[in-house]
Amino acid sequence: MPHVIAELAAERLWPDDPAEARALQDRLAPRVRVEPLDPDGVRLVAGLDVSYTESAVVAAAVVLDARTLEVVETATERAEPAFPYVPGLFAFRELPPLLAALGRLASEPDVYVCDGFGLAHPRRFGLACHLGVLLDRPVLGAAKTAFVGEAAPPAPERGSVTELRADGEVVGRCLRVQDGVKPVYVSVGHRVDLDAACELVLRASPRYRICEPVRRADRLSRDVLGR
DNA sequence: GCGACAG
DNA sequence: ATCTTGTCGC
Repeated sequence: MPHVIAELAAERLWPDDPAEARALQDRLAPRVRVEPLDPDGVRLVAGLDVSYTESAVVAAAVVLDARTLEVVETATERAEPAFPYVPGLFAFRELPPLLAALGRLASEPDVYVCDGFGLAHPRRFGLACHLGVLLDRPVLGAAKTAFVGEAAPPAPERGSVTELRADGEVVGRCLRVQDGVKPVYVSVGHRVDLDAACELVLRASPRYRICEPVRRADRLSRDVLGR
């Protein structure tokens, strides 16, 4: 058993099956904290992503200077898939390799950006929340498609937003980061609020739909996977 | 019961 | 996520 999973299991933070996984999410969800975070105080932003094959998974963490968006440091982890992909249980597939990669970073990012959701989740505990609670660090989620809830399309200008609502509550925002380009979905993971999360994603997306930290992590994980 | 369903 | 060619556009 991989070290990261053994450590989580020792803390009763690793499920044996989907039913246990859902129960664990319900147990950890109350630990999520939504709080203000000053975007101007963020110096280092880490982008996270994972690429797959049938038999291998590669996680990548890329730390960028939040102001210049230059790469400061990178780390990767190659592993065997430890959990199947089940919508809503995404974190159990990506968390182990991500935690291992993050453990190799020398720097301490001020905020982490996940390719997925935080509170915009059936049990309000997506990957960004899960990672945030385990690290007790600011984490936010930026996804390419919606998973739960509905959002009206934002105005065509960069910076426009609409609320992403599910079960009558605001669980995130649909954010247009480029003029006339399909929007992305931002949600809080931990120790950040929606305003800061959207501002950080906007600042980290000077050119493309996918913010630079995640784009870099996506490319790196793909390269290491070897294709 | 049926369809939808982050990556 | 991944499987996949050409093609339109800056």
